Amino acid sequence: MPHIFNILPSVGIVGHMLTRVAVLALPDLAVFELGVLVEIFGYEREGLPKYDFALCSYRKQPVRTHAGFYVSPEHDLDVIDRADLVAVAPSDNGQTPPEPVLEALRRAADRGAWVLSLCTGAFALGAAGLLDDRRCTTHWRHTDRLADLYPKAKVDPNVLYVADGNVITSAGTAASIDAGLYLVREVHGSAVATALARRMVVPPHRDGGQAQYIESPVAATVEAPTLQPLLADVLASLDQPHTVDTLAARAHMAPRTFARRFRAETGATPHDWLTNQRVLLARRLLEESDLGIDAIAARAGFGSAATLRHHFTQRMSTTPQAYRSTFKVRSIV
DNA sequence: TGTTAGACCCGCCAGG
DNA sequence: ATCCTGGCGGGTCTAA
Repeated sequence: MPHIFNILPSVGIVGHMLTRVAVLALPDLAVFELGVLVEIFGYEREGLPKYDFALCSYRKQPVRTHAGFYVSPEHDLDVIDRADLVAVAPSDNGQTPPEPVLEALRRAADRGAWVLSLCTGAFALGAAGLLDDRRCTTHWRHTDRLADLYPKAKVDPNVLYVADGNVITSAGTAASIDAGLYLVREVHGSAVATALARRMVVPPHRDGGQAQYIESPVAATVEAPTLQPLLADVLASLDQPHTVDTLAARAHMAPRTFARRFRAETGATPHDWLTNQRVLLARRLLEESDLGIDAIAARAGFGSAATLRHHFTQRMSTTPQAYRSTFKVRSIV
């Protein structure tokens, strides 16, 4: 499997294979989210990628779950240094993890490993400084506290999960599944993610890589107008040309204000976001359709196949054709 | 691969 | 005073 690259509105490119998974258990471990991680990464399933799954805790100490029973990890923090993915399961006791734990998380993020937090696991990332200047989220009951504790974190309470660079944070509980499947999809492509979702008996995927833009079930705060409806419209009409001026007009804002608000909300500039979404759509069409490159370029709103190739290779570090030959959906299930 | 018109982006700043 | 808005300049990027 070649390296494949995560593309993101806000940051750039993180390249990663994904085989070694370390799950960090902190006191008051949430069992459901741990179960989701085990379900996705902890089983060997015929025809699906095999992961090297390691549950770890500080000094291999047994960890009390919020349900009262204990789990006994077999690994110490050293597996974090060897992991391609470090997943932090929720911990509800509110304590800052010991410094060696924070250091291990920082080392993992610095060397480019995927770091995924579920629900209150985000607080450990915050304590480690990994959420500074990053878009992130946590369970809606805790977003205010997260933002207060870590003022540099750009907390978005209205998404199921956020990927910013190699750091992914999720709202937890059921959103853990969305975040996990998103990561699998980024790394292994939609065929694998779809097959895995079917095995788990959850909906195959939420439209492309864009589930992070689906609003969470939290009641929208009245005083916070949002660009979400406009973004949804744009996503549904990517084959059309869009400019900052036209989008700003539709949002009833001056272009300068629109651009600023756009960056605040999505972390990306309008044009960069648009190009990212066009590439995402092109990926889907490459994976799931038999359309030619010219047709895909037109559907995704690129002016020509050459333009598609330019942006695709820039963001994915591989050509559209090579991507298709690797990730084209075949009957795996 | 190189060129070029024009779109984009962002610091700056005045005004509400 | 503090925050948000939106026009301007010009360096940068895009698309043909």
